[in-house]
Amino acid sequence: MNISTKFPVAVHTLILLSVSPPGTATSEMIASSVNTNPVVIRRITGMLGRAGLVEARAGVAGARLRKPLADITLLEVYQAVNGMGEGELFAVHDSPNPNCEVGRNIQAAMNPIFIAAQRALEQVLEQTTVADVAGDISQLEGIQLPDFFAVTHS
Amino acid sequence: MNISTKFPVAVHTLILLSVSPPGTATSEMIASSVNTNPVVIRRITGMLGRAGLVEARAGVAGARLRKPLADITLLEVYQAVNGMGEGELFAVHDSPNPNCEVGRNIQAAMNPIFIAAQRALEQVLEQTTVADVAGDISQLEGIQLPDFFAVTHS
DNA sequence: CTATGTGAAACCATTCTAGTTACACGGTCA
DNA sequence: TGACCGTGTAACTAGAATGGTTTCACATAG
Repeated sequence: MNISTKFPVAVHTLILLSVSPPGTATSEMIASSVNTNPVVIRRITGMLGRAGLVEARAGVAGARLRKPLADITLLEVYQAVNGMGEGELFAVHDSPNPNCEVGRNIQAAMNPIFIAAQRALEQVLEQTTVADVAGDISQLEGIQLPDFFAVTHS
Repeated sequence: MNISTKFPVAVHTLILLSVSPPGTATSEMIASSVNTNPVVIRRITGMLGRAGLVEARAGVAGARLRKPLADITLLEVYQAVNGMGEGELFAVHDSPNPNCEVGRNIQAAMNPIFIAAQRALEQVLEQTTVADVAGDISQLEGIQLPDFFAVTHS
């Protein structure tokens, strides 16, 4: 299977938070841009909040960024919503036969590779910030960042 | 979620095929080492067969390797059983709002990162062969490779 | 011809994802 | 204060994927 959409949705959300006037980016407004349900967005902002990336107080509209986008790497976002321990990206078949030389060692033999592969993936994510993604979007639009405030959410 | 156990099971299977006398490594015997059902093993050898890594004729016991383990990278095994196109490791949230500057560009902006991250993971897998894993196992056992034939499957 | 083992289909329990409804509670503002 | 929003959270749902299991047709070896 593939890695859940929570990751791109979280990035999408962070960018909207950064370009929206304070108090504007409600979960409902973000949901209309992402094309999903407001509760899905709140679940994600909740995870981003527990990771210290945003601050959302119950009752007050719209979450606030706790860091500028340039200080948030994609890895932080990925880990906030996907929470994977070291090497846990890959599943292992449990309880292989301990009476077999291969069975009793296969996990120990493959584990370093799982860790290295996962780390390689994470290092790529670490080298890009959410601000880079936002910059790419503004380039794709051929507009300046301030114009982002003219967001239409029908 | 994490990447399915089919990958480590496939590696496990290939190693058993290589260390077992011809006609010995039936799906049932492999299943007893992996600790699963023989049909699960046959599904995997089927995928390995379609990828050209093994040859299994219906009716004759045990699949045969079509290449030495040293010529099979972990990436080949991974792709044989996990079949992911470029960038497909990451899921995207579909149909974001085209009326929003962020929504209509988020996918294009994130796609290169998805591709780069997946490729980084795959490159790690490409640098290791199944023979390397088998070698690690024999090191862990502190034995020589020929002794692998003394496999006990109770 | 019989034993055995593979390939494949069908079915099931479990788990995860994402969507949805519902509701209590915090804040804001009239 | 009290009405109104919006958040946080729980609970439920549909759908998909994984891994296990049974069953059976068929190929092959002896």
